[in-house]
Amino acid sequence: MRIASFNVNGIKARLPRLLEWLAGSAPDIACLQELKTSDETFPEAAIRDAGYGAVWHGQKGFNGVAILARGTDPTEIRRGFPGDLPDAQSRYIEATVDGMVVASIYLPNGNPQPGPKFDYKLAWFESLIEHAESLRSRDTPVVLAGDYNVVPTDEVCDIYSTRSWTKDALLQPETRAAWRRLLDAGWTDAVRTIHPGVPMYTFWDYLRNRWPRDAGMRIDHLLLNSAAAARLVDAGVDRDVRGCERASDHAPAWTVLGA
DNA sequence: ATGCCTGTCTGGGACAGA
Repeated sequence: MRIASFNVNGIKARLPRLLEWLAGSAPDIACLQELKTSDETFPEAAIRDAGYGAVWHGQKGFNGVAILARGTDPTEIRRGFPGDLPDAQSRYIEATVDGMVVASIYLPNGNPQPGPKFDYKLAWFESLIEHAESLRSRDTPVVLAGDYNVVPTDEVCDIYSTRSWTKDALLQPETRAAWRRLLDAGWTDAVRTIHPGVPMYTFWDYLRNRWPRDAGMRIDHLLLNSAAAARLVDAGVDRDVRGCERASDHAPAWTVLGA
């Protein structure tokens, strides 16, 4: 069972690349972020023609998350967190696929920092941590996949260099403390567990030639509860996707869970 | 301090992204 997370940066502009990647990488489950389109304009037919059922939580122009499942329809559990206001940003959707719980997460960027956007990021993170705790102890696999907008450490395995990023919301101690609390509660970072100490970047800014320089950072993550971690077989990043024409600025991260 | 690039809203240029 291959489960992937891909920030597409606009599903309409990215549809050809998305379909190529689905055909080539053939994930059983694909969690998408930054759809940048409303519920009504999600390209459901093209996704279905590619062999995937889907649930999605869109928003006009910004944000937006989806869960795709090959050969089956995910069953939506919730969109947003319990207690969210009705106009909350579209950053969380959760579904069951073959008895497994899967969430697609688009955690707020939080820049500029400090400021209200950073406060919103930290508050959203708290809601995620609280909700994740209600899922963690299930005896069936749970996967929280998405763009967390967190660079976990300053190490080269997580970021090419911190020089241009020391004030960025993705590297702040408060951001990392929230990430650490989530993991310490009992979630396994699939990609880092399979590839300890190795650069596994998932994002390269469009600016400043950062892809050709491999000036990337690791911000897309797949977190596993103990039932899923017990089945962890493999994980990685589909880097080649970032090198395509009209690519997203993110590459898909993925994990494989055995039977 | 700003622009560097890209997508989305629009139908030019602002905003958001990270």
